[in-house]
Amino acid sequence: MYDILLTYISQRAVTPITAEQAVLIRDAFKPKKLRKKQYLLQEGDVCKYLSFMVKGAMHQYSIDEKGNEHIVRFGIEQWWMADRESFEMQTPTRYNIDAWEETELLQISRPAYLSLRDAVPAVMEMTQELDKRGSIAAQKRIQAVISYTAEERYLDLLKTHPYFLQRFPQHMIASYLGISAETLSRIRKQALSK
Amino acid sequence: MYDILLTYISQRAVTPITAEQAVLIRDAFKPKKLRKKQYLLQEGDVCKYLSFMVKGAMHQYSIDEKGNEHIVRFGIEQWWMADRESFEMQTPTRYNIDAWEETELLQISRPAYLSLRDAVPAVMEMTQELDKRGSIAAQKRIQAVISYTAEERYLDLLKTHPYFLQRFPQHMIASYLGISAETLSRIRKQALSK
DNA sequence: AAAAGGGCTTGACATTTATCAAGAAGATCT
DNA sequence: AGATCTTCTTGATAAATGTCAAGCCCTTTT
Repeated sequence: MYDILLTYISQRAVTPITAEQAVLIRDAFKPKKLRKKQYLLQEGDVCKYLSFMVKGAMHQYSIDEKGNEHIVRFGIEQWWMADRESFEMQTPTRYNIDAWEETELLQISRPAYLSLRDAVPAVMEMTQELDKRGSIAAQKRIQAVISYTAEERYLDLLKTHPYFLQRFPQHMIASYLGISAETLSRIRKQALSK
Repeated sequence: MYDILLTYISQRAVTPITAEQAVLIRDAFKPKKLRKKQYLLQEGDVCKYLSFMVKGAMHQYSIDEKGNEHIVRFGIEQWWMADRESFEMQTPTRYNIDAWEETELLQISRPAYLSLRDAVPAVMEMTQELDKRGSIAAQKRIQAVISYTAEERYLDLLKTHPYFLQRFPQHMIASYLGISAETLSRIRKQALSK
């Protein structure tokens, strides 16, 4: 299972990974399994690990005063999960992250991550690449949510991340889009007839 | 005016800037002035420069089929302006960036930026710090826009970036919040009476 | 000084979306 | 198998927000 991680890193870096470095990486990450509905992170916790998803599906969400879930992010195989802010600043998180499907992770602690980044250039490069893509994607999503109607956002999601629609229930997709489950159901019905 | 930039960088980096490096930085950035309403970047252009704002106020926005502006980002003194995606990938941008107030910039081209980052560790560190903060802020804004009502988002902006409200007209603030100018006007009236 | 334009507010009305409630189909648990 | 839970859909209604139009005030331009 470490192979997936090693391949993932090298594909996103310029500098190749040496055999010694590969060992460092293996040693730094510990495997962890989560059952359905198990928490990776709960509101109030400090996010101690950065987790690479080997298998499964998770979602990151906040809960408002009325008890409604608001989904901020989905994650599936080959995505990283963590609350960035909490992990970087070591402050309590306002989010929950839990497993929607049976999930397998490779986890690294923050101290181990910091030294690994210094020891392995490819890890540093991958991190930067991820940050870059992350902020570009976040900006697009912001633009979408302030400029487009609910229907346009749904159609865009259908185009860019169709696999989300197959792996998460509709009420989660609705929450991710910032609309109610009923509205999404009606939008889909309408979209069909076109 | 280069002092502002040098101070800005050293405050955001761990490694100090040597005298030789300061010269490299000075040489890499060229000053540029923009009058009100002048474009820094227009839809379809490739974003060639990363611009540090020494003075002034700008906004980055897209325009939809109906001709409506949707403001994605504001910038004032000590902010960086560029379309990240276009600058990194050298692809045509979907955004416009223009000066709302008289603006002074320090600009660096992409090749100069890449070599400066390698030559000056502090620049590299600052970049990473910015990316990190950028993605955290973007995530918060996404969460706000899918979870909160228009009024809550306005009150939050009032708390976190009150200076925006003083420097940009209300219809731009409304667009930034993803609501119409009329709705913002009504929200403010209501908020007063509380 | 007059004219033109931009920004803000207000009212009337239309549209979109949320909320509440109910029911059907399927999955899961015991 | 039966009970329970979840998901999805649909209808009725309410609430939030957008759109259009008009007017006022202030600034800029001529």
